[in-house]
Amino acid sequence: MEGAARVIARRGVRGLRVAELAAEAGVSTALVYYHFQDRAGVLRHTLEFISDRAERYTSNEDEGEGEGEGEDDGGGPHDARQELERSLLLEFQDVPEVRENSTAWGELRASAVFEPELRGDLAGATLTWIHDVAGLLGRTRPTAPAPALTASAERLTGLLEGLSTRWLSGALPLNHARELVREAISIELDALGRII
Amino acid sequence: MEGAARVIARRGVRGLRVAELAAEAGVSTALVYYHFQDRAGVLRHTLEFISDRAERYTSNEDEGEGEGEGEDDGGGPHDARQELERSLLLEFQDVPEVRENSTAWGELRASAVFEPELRGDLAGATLTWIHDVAGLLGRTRPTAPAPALTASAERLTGLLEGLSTRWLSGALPLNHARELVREAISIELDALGRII
DNA sequence: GTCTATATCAGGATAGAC
DNA sequence: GTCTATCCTGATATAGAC
Repeated sequence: MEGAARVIARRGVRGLRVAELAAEAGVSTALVYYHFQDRAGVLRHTLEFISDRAERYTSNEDEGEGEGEGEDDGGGPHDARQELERSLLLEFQDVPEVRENSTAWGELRASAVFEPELRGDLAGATLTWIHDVAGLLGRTRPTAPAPALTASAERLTGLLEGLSTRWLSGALPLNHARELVREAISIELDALGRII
Repeated sequence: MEGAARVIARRGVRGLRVAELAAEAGVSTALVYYHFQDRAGVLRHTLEFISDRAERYTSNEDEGEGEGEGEDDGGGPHDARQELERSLLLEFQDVPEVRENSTAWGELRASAVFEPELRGDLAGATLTWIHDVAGLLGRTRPTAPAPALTASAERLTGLLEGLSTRWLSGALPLNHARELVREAISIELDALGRII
């Protein structure tokens, strides 16, 4: 699965060759078919693997890293905002694992336009993501109504997907992308603050 | 070219088969090669065709449709805002030509992640688009500094690309997408208004 | 479970007639 | 300019031994 994720990041979902994947994993193509039945099976499992991994690292991993500014779990609005930024900017790092996941995620999304079978997993993972982001937004703006939080989260995550593809296609430098995301967060929080 | 656009909308850039395109156009595959040299040539021309078409309909077509609220060319802030909305929401219509263009554009973007040759055209068209949107934003917020307008335009167009893919992949209903875009425009305009 | 062939086929590209 | 026929590569998938 890890090898498959690497190949997808390198060649895309539609550029994945069973032979290349087999080589990456250091096994024969026959073995790949033995385990996954066919190419589509490989894809199904890999994409599931990728959404799982994305969910895992989008959530928090390391909490006590020396930011040290408060103590209470759950954090105040200030911590929440930092975590929100951290969480969203996590997608924009030039680190192999992140790049891999972003690429694969973008591929998954793009492929789903033409292959309805892929849509199920994707929809689920997207909803979870939106829900998480809405939760973080809610922690900085406790009085904002839930629908507004969700809408904000949909816009922020949607923006992230758009900018991510631009970044990966070389149309947008990483730092500029990060800057745009930071501003977007500010703007959304301002807007949420002015509701009511 | 129109046939090619249809095929790309149906199968994706990477799903385009020369034979299918030929059938769509009612000619032989050999003729396709006669005119375009190879598959990549087909793609180049089609994508150029698509960006041209997108530019054409993203700009204004029908100006005097009965909105009638002012007379001066260039329009006041109010007209500009309407035009901004119209222009951005144009991407979200369930009309074959639009769907075709959005699909092809998304494909182009996604393919460029793996095929650097595609990046040139894409970058140019993107810059034009951002520039146009920044111009419209500037007409509603004449005092906003240019860099802020550009950043807003980058976020709005980036959001559009993200939401568009979600829409086309069945993850986001059309009306909801439109609503999110409308809100995003409001929020960006508010933010621009509060600068200085 | 894993490998080395190998069958099979799809799809890009060309030859050569008209 | 346009077609029919065909070549040929590269990729999926399977057979059968170990």
